[in-house]
Amino acid sequence: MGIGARPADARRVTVRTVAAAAGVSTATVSRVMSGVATVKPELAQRVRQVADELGYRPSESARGLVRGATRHIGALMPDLANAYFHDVVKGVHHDAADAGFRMLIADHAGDPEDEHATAVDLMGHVDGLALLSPRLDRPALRDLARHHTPIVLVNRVEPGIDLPMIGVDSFTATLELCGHLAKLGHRRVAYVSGNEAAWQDRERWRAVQTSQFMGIEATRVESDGTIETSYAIAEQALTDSPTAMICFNDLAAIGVISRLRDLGVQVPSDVSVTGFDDIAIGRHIFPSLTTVTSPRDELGRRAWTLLHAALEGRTIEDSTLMLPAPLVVRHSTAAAPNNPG
Amino acid sequence: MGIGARPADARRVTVRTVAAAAGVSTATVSRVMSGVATVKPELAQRVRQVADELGYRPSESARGLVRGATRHIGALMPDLANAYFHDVVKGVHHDAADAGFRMLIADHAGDPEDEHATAVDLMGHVDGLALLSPRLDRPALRDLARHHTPIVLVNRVEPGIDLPMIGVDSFTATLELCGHLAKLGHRRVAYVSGNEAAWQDRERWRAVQTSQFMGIEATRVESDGTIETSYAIAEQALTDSPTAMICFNDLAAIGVISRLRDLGVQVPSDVSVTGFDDIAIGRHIFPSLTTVTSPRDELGRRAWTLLHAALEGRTIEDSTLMLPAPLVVRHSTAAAPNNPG
DNA sequence: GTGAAAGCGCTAACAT
DNA sequence: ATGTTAGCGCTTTCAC
Repeated sequence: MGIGARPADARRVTVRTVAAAAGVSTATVSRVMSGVATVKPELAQRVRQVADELGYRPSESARGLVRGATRHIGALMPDLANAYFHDVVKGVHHDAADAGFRMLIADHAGDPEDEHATAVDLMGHVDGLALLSPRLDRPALRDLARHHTPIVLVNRVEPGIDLPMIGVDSFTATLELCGHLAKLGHRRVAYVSGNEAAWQDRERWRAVQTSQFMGIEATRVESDGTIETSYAIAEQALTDSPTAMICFNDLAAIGVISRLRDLGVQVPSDVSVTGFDDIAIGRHIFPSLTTVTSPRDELGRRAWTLLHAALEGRTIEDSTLMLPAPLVVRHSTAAAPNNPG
Repeated sequence: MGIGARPADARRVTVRTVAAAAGVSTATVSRVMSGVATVKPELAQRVRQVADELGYRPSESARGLVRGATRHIGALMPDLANAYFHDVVKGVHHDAADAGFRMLIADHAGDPEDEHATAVDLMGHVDGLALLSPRLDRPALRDLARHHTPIVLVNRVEPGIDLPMIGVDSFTATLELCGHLAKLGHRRVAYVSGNEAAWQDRERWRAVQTSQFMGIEATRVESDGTIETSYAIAEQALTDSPTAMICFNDLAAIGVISRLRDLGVQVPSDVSVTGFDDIAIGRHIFPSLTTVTSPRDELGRRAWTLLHAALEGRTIEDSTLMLPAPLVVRHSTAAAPNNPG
C-alpha cells in the first residue's frame, strides 16, 4: 500500500557521496554539517541542499569515534512506572538539552541483577551518567566509580563512595512527618516500607524508629514502594492496631488507602495514612494525601550541574548535596481516634 | 574524601593497549571481547583478565561504525509522565532485550516542535525506532518514513503512511463505552478531549459523535489528557448539564473526578465519569474507574515483532495491526439521575 | 575559503 | 588458533 516507496538505496549515503554530488571535498561537507562558519554561504547552501536531497545524515557512530565524545548523557532509571523518577529526569533533561546534550534513558526491565550490567553498558554509549538506581549496592557503586565515565548519583547519598551525589533529606522530613502525627495524638504507627535495599527506605525507617522520643512506637511492614504490593500487605499492617500508617512513598500510600477502603476502614478518621514524594496525583485522590514534597525538579537540575562539571573536568567544592523536603499536610491524616479500650 | 582515587589514565585504553599488555594481536582481543569461539580458552582467559585490570571497555562508537549497526533500538515517548506509555515500552523492551537489543528512550521534553527533530536525531543512534508519538502530523511522518532507519508506529494507525503500525481500536471500544452509558439512561454527555492532534483523540471523539444513534448527544470540551488541565476545565464541562463525562484517558478522568468532588458533585450518582487505558491506579482511586483496557503489553510486543522483522529486512504480510480493547465497568458509572426538570 | 590526508577504535577478511 | 591489514564515516590539522 506504499505510495512511491523507493527501496532504500543499496549504498549508504556518506560524506563522500554528498561531496561528489556537490562537487566539493568531504572536508567542506563536514564543515557545513557541523555548522563551522568558514564556508562561503552560497557554497554551504548548495551543499545543504544536495545533502537534503540525498537524505544524508552524518553517522553518529563515526562522529562519536573521531570526537571521542557523544554529547549524550545517560540516565539509568530503576522503575519506569514511578512518576517520581520522571520528574527528576525531566529536570536533568531540560538543562542538559540547553547545554547541547541528548539524553538516553535506560531501564533495566525490572531485573535488579541487570542493573549493574546495564549501567556499564550504558556508560559505553554516553559521556556521562546519572544514576537513579537506589538499589545498587556499594561494591557495585565502587566498581562503577572506577570507570572513566563521569557519574553522578541521584536521589541517594552514600558516604564513602567517590562520586558526586545528591539526595533529599528523607530523615529530617520523616521526622517532621512523625512530629505531625505525634501532635495529632498518634502513638502506634506502622511503617509500610520500600525496598529494603534502597537508601531512601533506610533513611525513612531510621527516622521513624528515632521518633520513639516523641512517643511513637513503630512496626515495620515489608513492601516495595508499589501500589500493588502495598495493597496486598495493608491488612497485615493492621495487626498491631496502628492509628497511622507511614508509607514509603505516595504509590504505597495509594495502595494502602485502597485496601483500607475495601476493608471498611475509614481514612483518616480510623487510620491516618501518609505518603512521600508528593507526586501529582496525590492531591487528586480521595482523601488527598498528606505527604512530603521532594524537590524533584531541583534534584534533577542540581544533578546536571554536578554532572556537567564532571564532564568538563571541573572539580566542584562540595559535591555531596542534600536537599530539604517540606511536609505538606492534606486530608489523609487527622487526629488519632480515641482509644476504644 | 576520595579513597585511593586514581586520576583517570591520560590515554584511553584501546584494543591496542590490551593487545600489547597481553602480548597478543588486536584481532585476538577483539575476538575475546566479542565472544567469538575461535580463541583458545586459556588465552581468552588471560586477555579477559588483562582487559579487566586495565578497565578496558570497547568503544561503542567504533563498534557501531565498523558493524554498521548498533544493536540498539530507540523509543520516542511523547510524555514521560503518562504511565500508559511505560507499559507499552516495557513490552517492546522485554522482547527486544531477548533478541539482544538495548533500548534507548528519548523524551522530547514536552516540546512538540522538537518531536520531529528528536526522532531524526534518535534515528542516527539506533538501528530501528518505535514511534509512540501521537501528535506528529502526517507530513512529518512521511518525512520520517523516507529515512533508511526502520520505524514502527505504535499506538496509532494512520492510513496512507508507508510504515508498519499498530494501534488499539479506540473507535469500537468507545462505541461500546457509549452503549454502556446509554443503557444506564444517559443522554447528554460531555467528551473531555485529549490533544486534538492525537490520532486516539480523533478516533474516540468520532465514536462519541457516532453514538448519536443510541440517543447520546455529546459536547466536546477541550483538554489534553493530563490531570491538571482536565481538573481545570471540568467545571466548564458541566455547562450543558451532562449526566456523564467521557474522558479521553484515565488521567483526564482522575482530574475531572477530583474537580467534581471539590464542586460537591457526586460521582457517579450525579455524574458518571469514564476513562480510557486502564492504568494501574484506576482501580485504586475512589470511585474506581470505569474504563477501557488497552492491551499495552501486547501492543509493545507486537510492535517489537513488526520492528524486528523490519530490522532483518523481512516483509510482513499485514503490517497494520489493530488490537481490540475491552470495556471494564467499575464504580465511576451508574444510572443517570432522574431528570430534575 | 577549500582540499588532501591522517587517523579515531574497532572488526572482518585474508593469511599463516 | 592467531596475526596482519584494510577500511567503517567522520573530523581535523595542515597545506594551498
